[in-house]
Amino acid sequence: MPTYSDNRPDTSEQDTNLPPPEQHARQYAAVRDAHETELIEDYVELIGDLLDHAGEARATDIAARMGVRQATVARMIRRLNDQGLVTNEPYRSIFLTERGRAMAEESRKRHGVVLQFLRSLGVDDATARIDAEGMEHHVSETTLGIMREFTLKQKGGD
Amino acid sequence: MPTYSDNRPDTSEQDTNLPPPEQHARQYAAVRDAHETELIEDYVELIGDLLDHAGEARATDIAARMGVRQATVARMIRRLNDQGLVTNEPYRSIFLTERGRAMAEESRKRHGVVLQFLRSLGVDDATARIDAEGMEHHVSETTLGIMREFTLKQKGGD
DNA sequence: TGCAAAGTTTAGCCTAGGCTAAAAATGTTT
DNA sequence: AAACATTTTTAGCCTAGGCTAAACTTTGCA
Repeated sequence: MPTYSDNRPDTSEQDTNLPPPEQHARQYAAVRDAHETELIEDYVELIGDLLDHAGEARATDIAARMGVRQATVARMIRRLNDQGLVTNEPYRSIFLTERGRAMAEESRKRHGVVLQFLRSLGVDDATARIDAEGMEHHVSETTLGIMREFTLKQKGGD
Repeated sequence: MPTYSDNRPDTSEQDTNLPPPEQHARQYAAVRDAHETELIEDYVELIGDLLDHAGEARATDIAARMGVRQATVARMIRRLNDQGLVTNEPYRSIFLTERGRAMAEESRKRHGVVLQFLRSLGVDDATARIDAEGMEHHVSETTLGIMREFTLKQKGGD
């Protein structure tokens, strides 16, 4: 457990200092870690959404929604299969394993929290959707909880 | 036997939760675009910070702070040079071009806004730093403006 | 029923961004 | 000044994630 220097929001101007090198490195490492899992999560989340809303997840639809070619999707599906996140048989549509379903649900929730938070901050819908898509994978549990709470308060206070 | 096309989605109202495919694709494309530039921006921002705080930006220090090997840094520096963002001579330390300086300043500001915003939301410093590092590149100008305003209000209201 | 269209997969290319190992240049110490 | 240490660069390997082209399977329609 790292020792957190301070828990108060620091709104002073003392922000011109760099963190110590090791902490700095850990920050970037965290970002790289997020990047490794984020495409996987996006695919799994999208497959879950397609299964829920369309009843099936087809490579064509995934490709159209991800904005990539089918060949790219095909290889990613193989990877998801290798990782035990989806099941698929050649030329048939794709299903989530139990683990895949869990990941999809997790992603869906996280995505929802960030999106709602941005909206409740006053960000317009189209912008909120784009930003949420990118931010989603870089928001810690801690921050996610604070966002959730904030959104609820806003909703109640309106 | 489940066939391919029995369960065609009823597009009339079922996909109200999903954006239309083209918009969906644009969201992911925006994330991919951000990923392309974000490492570049991180390096440039870090080099700027090192120049400001240490007077020079050396590959060793960049490597230590990025948490990668020097070989990785060396190749990235060549790329930054190719893109006209830094100047460097063999075995000498690195400097920003005018364009590089502008990008560093831009990144520094953006980073600061996100970090301060998270702190003013009540996120602890260590977490805020990590999250800000990841979120920074996925926050639109629109949202950035709203974050800036929010932080100011919080500061005043305290 | 058979054939064309649509969907899926495979093969192979490219770039980015990690890595290690080793060579080359610079800096330091005795 | 020579030897050693540090820093920087280069070469080459690996994986991820885009792409195109082409082969193959399934579906739908005349």
